[in-house]
Amino acid sequence: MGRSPCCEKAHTNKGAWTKEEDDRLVAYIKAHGEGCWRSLPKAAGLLRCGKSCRLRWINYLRPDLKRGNFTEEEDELIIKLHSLLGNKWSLIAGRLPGRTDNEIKNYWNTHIKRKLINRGIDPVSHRSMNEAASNPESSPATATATTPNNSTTTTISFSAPITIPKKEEVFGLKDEIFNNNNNNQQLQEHQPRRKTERCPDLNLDLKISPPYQQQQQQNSEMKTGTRICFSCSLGLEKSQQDCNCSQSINMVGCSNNGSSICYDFLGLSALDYRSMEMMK
DNA sequence: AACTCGTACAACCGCGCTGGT
DNA sequence: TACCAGCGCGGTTGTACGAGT
Repeated sequence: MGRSPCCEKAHTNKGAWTKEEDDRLVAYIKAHGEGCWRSLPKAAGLLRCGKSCRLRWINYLRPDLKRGNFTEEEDELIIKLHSLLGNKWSLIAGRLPGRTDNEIKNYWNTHIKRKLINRGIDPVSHRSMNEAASNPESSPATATATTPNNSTTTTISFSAPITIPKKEEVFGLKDEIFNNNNNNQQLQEHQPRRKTERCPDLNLDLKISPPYQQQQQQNSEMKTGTRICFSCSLGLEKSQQDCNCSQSINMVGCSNNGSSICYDFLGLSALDYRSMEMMK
């Protein structure tokens, strides 16, 4: 049995959106909020598939979109995140406020790929072209998350190949961090094993720090000892299993003694709403 | 002016995941 | 446990537009 179509294609418009359609969609979402995409077109009086409405809103009509050219900083951040996450455009977009996964994907394919090739870097493996060609099966990069005790910077080294972690592996790690006190060991076990340094000249070290304001907030929380764990921040503080506020963790994890970072693997403590949604 | 080609990006499609029943 | 609906993601396609000839 095949999958049922997401909408009745015979009665839906396709192709470019008109101004009137945009206006209807924006007006409806402003009045009723996002969600229920399947029923939205009918309710909003649009002859469009729900998926199409969602895409139009997310990629083009959302008021918080930045639009305009990518900055050099955004370029470099995309490159570094891509070397770590691969084609996980939604995750990458989660680190670039105002940018959408589609926008970043397009930008990658049209600009950054060429830019990397011009630099002699393979856009897939993020290593020098010669090396990538001679060792095609090797993985793109190695991520080593190190969090010095009194630092809020996560350092990720790309100097040797790794296996790109699946989303559930990355966030599964987060879950394990919350559920296990022995996090140094846990993290080390999850870190991809370093092979020999294959491209020492290619230094794509990524340092992800919380934005300035968040960093300041972190500092003040550290002083006052009021940090809450990821579970608590989601309103799950009643869950003994998930809440580790009472546990002291010395590397990556949650601690209320003010000496470490909450759920900060890969700098994800600064996740915005979109990222949080993707983690669910 | 007309045509071709390349580029950029909006939009579509199919699949996987998740939650509800 | 199986099934289904809905949503979200990533890959691909379609098309507008500008540059070059």
